[in-house]
Amino acid sequence: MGNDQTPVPLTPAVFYILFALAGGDKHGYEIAKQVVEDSQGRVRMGTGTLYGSIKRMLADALIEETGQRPAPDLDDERRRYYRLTEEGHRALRAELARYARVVAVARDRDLLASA
Amino acid sequence: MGNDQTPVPLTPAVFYILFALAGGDKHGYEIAKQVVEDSQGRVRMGTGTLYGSIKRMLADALIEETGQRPAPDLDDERRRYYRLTEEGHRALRAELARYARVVAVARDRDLLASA
DNA sequence: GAGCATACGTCCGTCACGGACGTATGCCTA
DNA sequence: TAGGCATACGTCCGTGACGGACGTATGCTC
Repeated sequence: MGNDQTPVPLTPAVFYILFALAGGDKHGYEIAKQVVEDSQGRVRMGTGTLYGSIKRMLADALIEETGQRPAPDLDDERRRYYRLTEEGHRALRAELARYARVVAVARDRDLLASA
Repeated sequence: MGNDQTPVPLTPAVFYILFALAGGDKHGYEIAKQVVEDSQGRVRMGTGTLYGSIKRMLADALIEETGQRPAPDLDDERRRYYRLTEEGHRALRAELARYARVVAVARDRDLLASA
């Protein structure tokens, strides 16, 4: 679909991963759980989507792996932690702006059921 | 990505087409122009995406072709007009609810720049 | 010891995307 | 009057996202 730099709209997978990480650094499996929560269970990412998206987002520099880990007694050495890059923040803000605009237009056109 | 009946999230193309048709019946080319407008020029659908999506949406009964056409002097016989089905309305409402929820959570987390 | 949650990942079939291309009409302008 | 652009439909096909199956491993609970 049309765009400029980081394509807009983002794919839902990329968007939800950025969204999850905006709330703090997380490892892969934790991101997946956060997405289920943020979407009220409506969105469940397959592992292929999750790890495939992470790989692409690392390549696109939307996220980066952190060296910081929790205290060893709370940690699990298998985990890999990620954080948003500045570019990732920018992409998320742009996408959220698109979402907000859609919702605003929908309100204008009386397409929204709830308050 | 995870789902129930009509997959949630919708693809952006399907979403924007539903959104455009919620404002009234339109023909293909008109939908494309509406999407550019609704997205403030940020989203431009290729013809493959547009007509491919329409075909899939007809098959999924999200939209249907209408027999009603404008007055002959305002019409163009090449056009094919579409309208939302009840199922299409439902899918659009569900997706808009998801959008609205994301925006609300984003506000809570102070991720939104604007007011 | 079976089963599930946690945690990483690959593999590969399916399908959406989107630009190139094709066809056609009508209008405007150089 | 030929060229170019907007309008309007569509197909074709390469690229790439998606997502479940599968694989590996640890630790807990029943």
